[in-house]
Order: sequence, then C-alpha cells, then structure tokens
Amino acid sequence: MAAAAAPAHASPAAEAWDLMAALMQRYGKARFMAAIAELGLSPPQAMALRMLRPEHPVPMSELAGALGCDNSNVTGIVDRLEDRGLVERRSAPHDRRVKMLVVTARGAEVRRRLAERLAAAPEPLARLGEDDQRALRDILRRALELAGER
Amino acid sequence: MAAAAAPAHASPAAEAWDLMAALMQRYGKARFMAAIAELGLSPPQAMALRMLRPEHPVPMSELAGALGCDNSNVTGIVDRLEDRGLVERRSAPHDRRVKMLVVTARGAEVRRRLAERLAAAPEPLARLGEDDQRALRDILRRALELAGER
DNA sequence: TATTGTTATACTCTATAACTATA
DNA sequence: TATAGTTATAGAGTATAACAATA
Repeated sequence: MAAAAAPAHASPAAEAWDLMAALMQRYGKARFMAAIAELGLSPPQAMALRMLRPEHPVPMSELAGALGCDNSNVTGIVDRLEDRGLVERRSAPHDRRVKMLVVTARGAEVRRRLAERLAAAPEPLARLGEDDQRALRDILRRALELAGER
Repeated sequence: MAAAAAPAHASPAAEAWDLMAALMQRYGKARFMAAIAELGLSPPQAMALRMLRPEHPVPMSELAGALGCDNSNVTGIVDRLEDRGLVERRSAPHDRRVKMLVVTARGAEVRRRLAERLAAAPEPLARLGEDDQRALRDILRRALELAGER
C-alpha cells in the first residue's frame, strides 16, 4: 500500500516531519515489534521496561504518566512484569500508599537486550555518508536543545 | 520520568535515530492521541483510515499487511469504521472471495482532518532556522531515496 | 488444494467508576 | 477531603485455529 498523505508541505520542517514519520513507521515499528516478540513482551510492557531505569525506583503513578495511560492500567501491566520477575513493587518509606517500582536483575538484562536491538540506525540512515550523518545528528540536537530538552 | 536509554552511540546515525525516536515519542504520539480522540477514532481505526486512500479500493488483506496485523483483526476494525459510515466493503469483480475497501465521502473528510492535524511540524522542528530545516529535509530525502523508497 | 474473509476463543490493553488504605 | 493503588466492568485490539465460500 502506498504512503498515507498527499504532498504539498507547508514548510521544509513539515516535510522533514513527514519523512521522519515515514521512517519510524516503516523501520522503527517493525523492529520494535520483532524485538519485543523475541523477548516475549507486549508493547506496553516493553514501553514500561524502557521507561523504568534500573537503580531508580519510581512510583506507579509516575510510570502511568510516562506511558500516558490511567493508573488502573499500570496495575495489570506491572502485575504481568512482576509475574515474570522483571520488576518488583516495594513500599515507599515516606508514604505507605505509594508503591515504588524497581527493575530486577533479570529485568535489567531484558531491558538491555531490548535497548540493544532498538539502538542500531536503520538502513536508510546507516547508508548516509559520514557528513550527512553528522549534520543530521547536529540539527536534531539543536532542535531538541531549542525546545529545552535534555 | 527521564529518557529511556543510556548514551554512548555507535555512530552519528545511531544517535540521530535515537533523537528522532525521542521526538516522535514526546511530540508525535501526544498529537496523534489528541487528534484521534477529537475525531472519535481508536489508534488502529485511525491508522487504517490513513492507509486507505480515497478513490483507491484495496482488498482487506492488503490493509492487514499495511497495518501489520492478522486478517482476522481487520474484520473488526473495518466493521466499526463501516458502522460509522467511514468506509464500505464492495465485492471485487474478478474474485468473489475478495472484498474491496472504499473510503466514503464522510470517511475522506475525517481522513483529511486527521492528516491536517498531524501535518504541522512540532515545535522543536518549527523553531529551527530556515537553513537547518532545509538541510534536515534534504538529508532525510536522500536517506529514503538511497533506501529505494518513494 | 490453496486462499479470502469470517467466526470463536483467549489474552491484553484501555478508560471509567467504585473501593481501600492511607494522608 | 484528597490521593495512590486496586478492583470491577465494558469495549477494543491481538494472534491462533477452525470454518465457509471461492478459486
């Protein structure tokens, strides 16, 4: 099936955005689905494991915020990750309502393997010359800096 | 919550890929979810409507391929789009097993509004100078051309 | 025999609302 | 009263397997 939208972009930035979306759709999504299938994770489980950082416990509600879903969903997602021994719930010292999420050693290993599979640049970027690669990286760094990120 | 992965990239392309993923995650996803909520579409319904092009009927199985899911899922997704009058099933002339999907006038309008909301470049890209915007667009065009796309 | 789309089944994700235990 | 997390519920997406109609 062909691409989604018709051309005629409002600005070079809009066209770049469109091209980035196409790249993510065609390469990023396929790779993500393949990687999580290998590791036996569902998409939200994989996103949760990516968001959680080993050695940095966070409350359930913060994970819900990062995943952009309701707290009640996180209960089930974490249940299944915990069943597989990838994360643990711990009580918070200062507030007994809060449960802190901790990545286990096994979870950290799965998380590392996932990151490894997602890190490599896809073919269209990898094939670019060194100059283009660096220019692309530098422009994107500037974009995110301008927006106050990082 | 902080970003997902640790730094130390294998190449400028790998870092650029990481930055693009961050951009999509932080801006693309939020905008997509807001747009489909306004239009009353679920994520797969919206993806289906994006993939289908008015005036270009395609078989159910081709949509399944474009969505990267099983044929059996498409039955339900299309059922709900058809209930809302956004697409129609038509019989194919040459093979009576096949059903062709057609975007209705109403579906085309919803599809247009969706595309409109997703087309604008997000703030980090829009804030770049003209030179950077054009350079970014040109590099991405080259990347997709090299990979044999478009 | 093989293929297209549907149905049946089971599991996961999703939001909403009601509940608990804390604060 | 308000908040963190759970449970209950209902709707949607997902893959697998079995099926009907057609090729």
